[in-house]
Amino acid sequence: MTRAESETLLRSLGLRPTPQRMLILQAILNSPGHICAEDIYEQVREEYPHINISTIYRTLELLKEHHAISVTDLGQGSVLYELLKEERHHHMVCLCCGKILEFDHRFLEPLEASLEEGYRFKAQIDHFAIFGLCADCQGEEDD
Amino acid sequence: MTRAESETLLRSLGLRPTPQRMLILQAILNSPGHICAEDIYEQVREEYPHINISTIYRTLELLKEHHAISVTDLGQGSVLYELLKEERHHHMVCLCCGKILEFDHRFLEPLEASLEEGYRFKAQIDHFAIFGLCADCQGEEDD
DNA sequence: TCCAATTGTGCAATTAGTTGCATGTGCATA
DNA sequence: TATGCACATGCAACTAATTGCACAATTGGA
Repeated sequence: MTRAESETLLRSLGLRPTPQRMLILQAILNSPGHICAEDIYEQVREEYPHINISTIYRTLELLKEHHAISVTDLGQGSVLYELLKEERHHHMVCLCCGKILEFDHRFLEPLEASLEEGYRFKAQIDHFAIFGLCADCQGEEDD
Repeated sequence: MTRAESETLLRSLGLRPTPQRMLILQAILNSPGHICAEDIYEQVREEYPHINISTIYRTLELLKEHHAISVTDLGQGSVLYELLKEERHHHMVCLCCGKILEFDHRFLEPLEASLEEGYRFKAQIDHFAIFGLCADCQGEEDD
């Protein structure tokens, strides 16, 4: 993600494109898949050493509220962030071997539809992490 | 939940029924609905003042691993715990007014089935919190 | 009943994340 | 281009939760 692209994205969300925010966005995009706050912090600091970790967290919170990023706790001690694309996906985490699999958002559409029909509740599911046992581990005893 | 019942529950999970653990379990059950770690701590301390907060967290972690309790982050700053019953339920949290609604576990069964069919992944969904907009708030603009 | 092995606890230090407040910056308006 | 206001940031203090380690309690087996 270029500087110009991150500026455009921020403006489209109604957020001020400050240097800190642009660097944070770029760190998220330049990482393959998920990235944690501490890693964003390290990356941004290389170009902007004065940045404070609370700015990272506040920016991530803002981006989350605007559904620009997904926020996921895969049970690894710190939370992971990812840019939300058109093609949303979610994760299955194996409790036994730790493997992480992806599934497409359309698996959740029936659930969204039934909650809307049953309760008139409009779910905003940016990202789910579902824990369980993968195919390989279902025979195993160490759960 | 009586002392004897909590002892039985702990033994059935293969856990030692220590006084601390029995009091923690009783605090969870005696609370209507969800309870947070700090409130469990306060309650247990009345009968067992020497207890340490880390014992609370370690016991909760154990009970979670044994699927005896559910662990939920409703976005209130601290995580909530609840005894798992046969009739599992989940929550919808309105991002606009904060209202919390319940839905029955059977809404999730099609999802579990499709993940199993599609990926041979056996989901263990003890508790979900789904965020979105309730019926009353869907017209509002303050998201 | 006693004892060793195992498991659990308290304590203190640590980590991830949050908040209040004073200061600094970006942007619309003139 | 200047100016004021709203918004953003850094800093320091704080909270919720976790961890390593030494000591304590519980259990099964002699």
